[in-house]
Amino acid sequence: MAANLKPTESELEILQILWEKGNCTVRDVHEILEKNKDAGYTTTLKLMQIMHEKGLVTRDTSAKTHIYHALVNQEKTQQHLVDKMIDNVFNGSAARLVMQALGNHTASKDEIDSIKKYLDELSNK
Amino acid sequence: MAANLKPTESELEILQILWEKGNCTVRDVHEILEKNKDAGYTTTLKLMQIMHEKGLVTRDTSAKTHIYHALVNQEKTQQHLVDKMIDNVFNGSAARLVMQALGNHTASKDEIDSIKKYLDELSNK
DNA sequence: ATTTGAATACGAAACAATTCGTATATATAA
DNA sequence: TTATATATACGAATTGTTTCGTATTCAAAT
Repeated sequence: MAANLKPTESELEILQILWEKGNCTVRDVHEILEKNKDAGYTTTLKLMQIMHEKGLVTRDTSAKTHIYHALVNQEKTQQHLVDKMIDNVFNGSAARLVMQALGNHTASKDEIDSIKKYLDELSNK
Repeated sequence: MAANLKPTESELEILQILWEKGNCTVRDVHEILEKNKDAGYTTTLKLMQIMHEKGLVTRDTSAKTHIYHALVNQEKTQQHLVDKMIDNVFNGSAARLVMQALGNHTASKDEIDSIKKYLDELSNK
Protein backbone atom coordinates (compact mmCIF):
# COMPACT_ATOMS: atom_id res chain seq x y z
CA MET A 1 0.00 0.00 0.00
CA ALA A 2 1.59 3.22 -1.15
CA ALA A 3 2.08 5.67 1.68
CA ASN A 4 -0.25 8.58 1.41
CA LEU A 5 1.66 11.85 1.31
CA LYS A 6 -1.37 14.05 1.29
CA PRO A 7 -2.95 13.64 4.70
CA THR A 8 -5.98 15.75 5.47
CA GLU A 9 -5.79 18.52 7.98
CA SER A 10 -7.12 16.43 10.83
CA GLU A 11 -4.78 13.63 9.93
CA LEU A 12 -1.88 16.04 9.98
CA GLU A 13 -2.72 17.17 13.47
CA ILE A 14 -2.55 13.58 14.58
CA LEU A 15 0.59 12.83 12.63
CA GLN A 16 2.38 15.70 14.28
CA ILE A 17 1.66 14.23 17.66
CA LEU A 18 2.77 10.79 16.58
CA TRP A 19 5.94 12.14 15.02
CA GLU A 20 6.82 13.85 18.23
CA LYS A 21 5.83 11.18 20.71
CA GLY A 22 6.60 8.08 18.76
CA ASN A 23 4.04 5.71 20.21
CA CYS A 24 0.62 6.77 21.37
CA THR A 25 -2.72 5.38 22.34
CA VAL A 26 -5.83 7.00 21.01
CA ARG A 27 -6.35 8.55 24.40
CA ASP A 28 -2.86 10.05 24.43
CA VAL A 29 -3.54 11.70 21.10
CA HIS A 30 -7.00 12.74 22.04
CA GLU A 31 -5.90 14.46 25.22
CA ILE A 32 -3.40 16.53 23.33
CA LEU A 33 -5.86 17.40 20.60
CA GLU A 34 -8.46 18.45 23.13
CA LYS A 35 -6.27 21.31 24.27
CA ASN A 36 -6.74 23.07 20.96
CA LYS A 37 -10.04 21.95 19.59
CA ASP A 38 -13.00 20.17 20.90
CA ALA A 39 -14.22 16.95 19.48
CA GLY A 40 -15.35 13.72 21.03
CA TYR A 41 -13.11 10.81 21.80
CA THR A 42 -14.73 8.58 19.23
CA THR A 43 -13.99 11.15 16.57
CA THR A 44 -10.30 10.89 17.27
CA LEU A 45 -10.60 7.12 17.39
CA LYS A 46 -12.34 7.01 14.06
CA LEU A 47 -9.77 9.26 12.45
CA MET A 48 -6.96 7.07 13.64
CA GLN A 49 -8.73 3.97 12.40
CA ILE A 50 -9.09 5.57 9.00
CA MET A 51 -5.44 6.54 9.05
CA HIS A 52 -4.65 2.94 9.69
CA GLU A 53 -6.76 1.82 6.74
CA LYS A 54 -4.95 4.31 4.56
CA GLY A 55 -1.57 3.14 5.73
CA LEU A 56 -0.59 6.38 7.43
CA VAL A 57 0.00 4.62 10.73
CA THR A 58 0.62 1.16 12.13
CA ARG A 59 -0.80 -0.12 15.32
CA ASP A 60 -0.06 -2.80 17.81
CA THR A 61 -3.30 -4.53 18.70
CA SER A 62 -1.87 -7.24 20.90
CA ALA A 63 -3.21 -5.61 24.04
CA LYS A 64 -6.69 -4.28 24.57
CA THR A 65 -5.52 -0.72 24.20
CA HIS A 66 -3.94 -0.29 20.81
CA ILE A 67 -0.70 1.54 20.31
CA TYR A 68 -0.32 3.68 17.23
CA HIS A 69 2.79 4.75 15.41
CA ALA A 70 3.30 6.99 12.38
CA LEU A 71 4.15 5.09 9.24
CA VAL A 72 4.73 7.94 6.85
CA ASN A 73 7.94 9.84 6.99
CA GLN A 74 7.82 13.29 8.52
CA GLU A 75 10.34 14.95 6.22
CA LYS A 76 8.92 13.47 3.07
CA THR A 77 5.44 14.52 4.01
CA GLN A 78 6.59 18.01 4.85
CA GLN A 79 8.53 18.23 1.62
CA HIS A 80 5.56 17.15 -0.37
CA LEU A 81 3.28 19.69 1.25
CA VAL A 82 5.77 22.50 0.87
CA ASP A 83 6.33 21.70 -2.78
CA LYS A 84 2.64 21.71 -3.36
CA MET A 85 2.28 25.04 -1.66
CA ILE A 86 5.10 26.58 -3.64
CA ASP A 87 3.37 25.45 -6.75
CA ASN A 88 -0.15 26.12 -5.72
CA VAL A 89 0.16 29.37 -3.85
CA PHE A 90 3.42 30.96 -4.95
CA ASN A 91 3.48 30.18 -8.62
CA GLY A 92 6.50 27.99 -8.28
CA SER A 93 8.75 30.46 -6.51
CA ALA A 94 10.35 29.02 -3.39
CA ALA A 95 11.93 32.37 -2.65
CA ARG A 96 8.60 34.10 -2.48
CA LEU A 97 7.34 31.56 -0.02
CA VAL A 98 10.43 31.95 2.13
CA MET A 99 10.10 35.70 2.30
CA GLN A 100 6.44 35.49 3.07
CA ALA A 101 7.20 32.97 5.80
CA LEU A 102 9.84 35.14 7.41
CA GLY A 103 8.14 38.45 6.87
CA ASN A 104 5.28 38.49 9.27
CA HIS A 105 6.03 35.45 11.27
CA THR A 106 8.73 37.21 13.25
CA ALA A 107 11.42 34.63 13.22
CA SER A 108 13.80 35.15 16.08
CA LYS A 109 17.36 36.39 15.54
CA ASP A 110 18.62 32.93 16.26
CA GLU A 111 16.37 31.44 13.68
CA ILE A 112 17.45 33.98 11.10
CA ASP A 113 21.09 33.31 11.83
CA SER A 114 20.66 29.61 11.44
CA ILE A 115 18.92 30.15 8.15
CA LYS A 116 21.80 32.29 6.94
CA LYS A 117 24.25 29.62 7.90
CA TYR A 118 22.16 27.12 6.04
CA LEU A 119 22.10 29.29 2.95
CA ASP A 120 25.87 29.63 3.02
CA GLU A 121 26.28 25.89 3.08
CA LEU A 122 23.81 25.63 0.28
CA SER A 123 25.69 28.03 -2.00
CA ASN A 124 29.03 26.39 -1.30
CA LYS A 125 27.94 23.06 -2.60
CA MET B 1 -19.20 39.67 4.15
CA ALA B 2 -15.86 38.72 5.62
CA ALA B 3 -13.37 37.77 2.95
CA ASN B 4 -12.60 34.09 3.05
CA LEU B 5 -8.90 33.52 3.55
CA LYS B 6 -9.08 29.80 3.26
CA PRO B 7 -9.92 29.09 -0.35
CA THR B 8 -10.09 25.49 -1.44
CA GLU B 9 -7.51 24.07 -3.78
CA SER B 10 -9.60 24.61 -6.86
CA GLU B 11 -10.40 28.11 -5.79
CA LEU B 12 -6.74 28.81 -5.31
CA GLU B 13 -5.95 27.73 -8.84
CA ILE B 14 -8.48 30.23 -10.08
CA LEU B 15 -7.35 32.97 -7.74
CA GLN B 16 -3.81 32.64 -8.97
CA ILE B 17 -4.97 33.29 -12.49
CA LEU B 18 -7.08 36.25 -11.44
CA TRP B 19 -4.25 37.72 -9.38
CA GLU B 20 -1.98 37.56 -12.36
CA LYS B 21 -4.36 38.69 -15.07
CA GLY B 22 -6.53 41.10 -13.16
CA ASN B 23 -9.78 40.76 -15.07
CA CYS B 24 -10.94 37.55 -16.67
CA THR B 25 -13.97 35.93 -18.16
CA VAL B 26 -14.82 32.40 -17.20
CA ARG B 27 -13.52 31.30 -20.56
CA ASP B 28 -10.18 33.03 -20.03
CA VAL B 29 -9.75 31.22 -16.77
CA HIS B 30 -10.98 27.95 -18.14
CA GLU B 31 -8.57 27.97 -21.05
CA ILE B 32 -5.64 28.43 -18.72
CA LEU B 33 -6.84 25.75 -16.34
CA GLU B 34 -7.32 23.30 -19.16
CA LYS B 35 -3.61 23.27 -19.83
CA ASN B 36 -2.95 21.53 -16.54
CA LYS B 37 -6.05 19.57 -15.72
CA ASP B 38 -9.09 18.55 -17.52
CA ALA B 39 -12.53 19.54 -16.43
CA GLY B 40 -15.55 20.83 -18.26
CA TYR B 41 -16.32 24.47 -18.86
CA THR B 42 -19.37 24.42 -16.63
CA THR B 43 -17.24 23.15 -13.78
CA THR B 44 -15.06 26.21 -13.96
CA LEU B 45 -18.13 28.37 -14.29
CA LYS B 46 -19.73 26.84 -11.24
CA LEU B 47 -16.59 27.25 -9.18
CA MET B 48 -16.38 30.91 -10.07
CA GLN B 49 -20.04 31.39 -9.23
CA ILE B 50 -19.46 29.83 -5.84
CA MET B 51 -16.42 32.01 -5.34
CA HIS B 52 -18.64 34.97 -6.02
CA GLU B 53 -21.18 33.81 -3.46
CA LYS B 54 -18.39 33.44 -0.92
CA GLY B 55 -17.05 36.88 -1.65
CA LEU B 56 -13.73 35.72 -3.05
CA VAL B 57 -14.29 37.56 -6.32
CA THR B 58 -16.41 40.33 -7.76
CA ARG B 59 -17.90 40.32 -11.19
CA ASP B 60 -19.22 42.79 -13.67
CA THR B 61 -22.47 41.47 -15.07
CA SER B 62 -23.41 44.46 -17.15
CA ALA B 63 -22.62 42.64 -20.38
CA LYS B 64 -23.70 39.17 -21.34
CA THR B 65 -20.24 37.79 -20.66
CA HIS B 66 -19.33 38.46 -17.06
CA ILE B 67 -15.95 39.76 -16.04
CA TYR B 68 -14.43 38.44 -12.84
CA HIS B 69 -11.89 40.01 -10.55
CA ALA B 70 -10.23 38.74 -7.38
CA LEU B 71 -11.57 40.34 -4.24
CA VAL B 72 -9.28 38.78 -1.68
CA ASN B 73 -5.79 40.09 -1.32
CA GLN B 74 -3.01 37.93 -2.67
CA GLU B 75 -0.47 38.66 0.03
CA LYS B 76 -2.90 38.28 2.86
CA THR B 77 -4.12 35.00 1.51
CA GLN B 78 -0.59 33.73 1.04
CA GLN B 79 0.35 34.88 4.50
CA HIS B 80 -2.58 33.13 6.00
CA LEU B 81 -1.82 29.88 4.24
CA VAL B 82 1.84 30.01 5.12
CA ASP B 83 1.09 30.72 8.75
CA LYS B 84 -1.28 27.83 8.83
CA MET B 85 1.30 25.54 7.31
CA ILE B 86 3.99 26.64 9.75
CA ASP B 87 1.61 25.84 12.52
CA ASN B 88 0.07 22.77 11.08
CA VAL B 89 3.02 21.05 9.49
CA PHE B 90 6.13 22.52 11.09
CA ASN B 91 5.04 22.83 14.69
CA GLY B 92 5.30 26.57 14.61
CA SER B 93 8.86 26.83 13.34
CA ALA B 94 9.15 29.17 10.35
CA ALA B 95 12.83 28.30 10.07
CA ARG B 96 12.09 24.64 9.57
CA LEU B 97 9.69 25.44 6.77
CA VAL B 98 12.21 27.71 5.10
CA MET B 99 14.92 25.10 5.14
CA GLN B 100 12.58 22.46 3.86
CA ALA B 101 11.50 24.82 1.09
CA LEU B 102 15.03 25.57 0.02
CA GLY B 103 16.44 22.12 0.51
CA ASN B 104 15.03 20.09 -2.27
CA HIS B 105 13.52 22.78 -4.33
CA THR B 106 16.90 23.90 -5.62
CA ALA B 107 16.55 27.62 -5.49
CA SER B 108 18.90 29.32 -7.90
CA LYS B 109 21.98 31.22 -6.72
CA ASP B 110 20.22 34.45 -7.50
CA GLU B 111 17.26 33.46 -5.43
CA ILE B 112 19.46 32.49 -2.54
CA ASP B 113 21.32 35.78 -2.74
CA SER B 114 18.14 37.75 -2.71
CA ILE B 115 16.96 35.83 0.29
CA LYS B 116 20.19 36.59 2.10
CA LYS B 117 19.81 40.24 1.34
CA TYR B 118 16.31 40.08 2.63
CA LEU B 119 17.46 38.45 5.85
CA ASP B 120 20.07 41.14 6.38
CA GLU B 121 17.45 43.82 6.11
CA LEU B 122 15.29 41.88 8.48
CA SER B 123 17.93 41.64 11.19
CA ASN B 124 18.86 45.32 10.91
CA LYS B 125 15.39 46.48 11.77
C1' DA C 1 -36.72 35.31 -39.12
C1' DT C 2 -34.20 31.28 -38.12
C1' DT C 3 -30.30 28.87 -36.88
C1' DT C 4 -26.24 28.41 -34.45
C1' DG C 5 -22.85 29.15 -31.00
C1' DA C 6 -21.52 30.73 -26.67
C1' DA C 7 -22.85 32.37 -22.30
C1' DT C 8 -25.15 31.92 -17.54
C1' DA C 9 -28.16 29.55 -14.03
C1' DC C 10 -29.34 25.85 -11.46
C1' DG C 11 -29.88 21.37 -9.49
C1' DA C 12 -28.09 17.34 -8.27
C1' DA C 13 -24.85 13.49 -8.31
C1' DA C 14 -20.39 11.87 -6.77
C1' DC C 15 -16.92 12.05 -3.71
C1' DA C 16 -14.36 13.20 0.49
C1' DA C 17 -13.80 14.64 5.32
C1' DT C 18 -15.56 15.07 9.85
C1' DT C 19 -18.35 14.01 13.65
C1' DC C 20 -20.69 11.24 16.74
C1' DG C 21 -24.15 7.70 18.58
C1' DT C 22 -24.57 3.12 19.89
C1' DA C 23 -23.15 -1.66 20.45
C1' DT C 24 -19.98 -4.56 22.34
C1' DA C 25 -15.82 -6.39 24.64
C1' DT C 26 -12.68 -6.42 28.51
C1' DA C 27 -10.18 -5.38 32.61
C1' DT C 28 -10.52 -3.90 37.28
C1' DA C 29 -12.44 -2.75 41.67
C1' DA C 30 -16.16 -3.41 44.83
C1' DT D 1 -19.64 -12.08 40.60
C1' DT D 2 -21.36 -7.86 39.45
C1' DA D 3 -20.86 -3.11 38.43
C1' DT D 4 -18.13 0.29 36.42
C1' DA D 5 -14.99 2.46 33.56
C1' DT D 6 -12.58 2.41 29.40
C1' DA D 7 -11.58 0.34 24.97
C1' DT D 8 -12.66 -0.67 20.03
C1' DA D 9 -15.87 -1.33 16.02
C1' DC D 10 -19.05 0.25 13.00
C1' DG D 11 -22.64 2.67 10.71
C1' DA D 12 -24.54 6.72 9.51
C1' DA D 13 -25.54 11.74 9.54
C1' DT D 14 -23.54 16.07 8.32
C1' DT D 15 -20.91 19.11 5.93
C1' DG D 16 -17.90 20.60 2.29
C1' DT D 17 -15.92 20.19 -2.49
C1' DT D 18 -15.97 19.04 -7.18
C1' DT D 19 -18.10 17.79 -11.30
C1' DC D 20 -21.32 17.97 -14.84
C1' DG D 21 -25.96 17.63 -17.32
C1' DT D 22 -29.66 20.32 -18.87
C1' DA D 23 -32.40 24.50 -19.47
C1' DT D 24 -32.46 29.01 -20.86
C1' DT D 25 -30.97 33.46 -22.70
C1' DC D 26 -28.88 36.29 -26.03
C1' DA D 27 -26.20 37.91 -29.97
C1' DA D 28 -24.51 37.30 -34.40
C1' DA D 29 -24.43 35.09 -38.91
C1' DT D 30 -27.11 33.08 -42.50
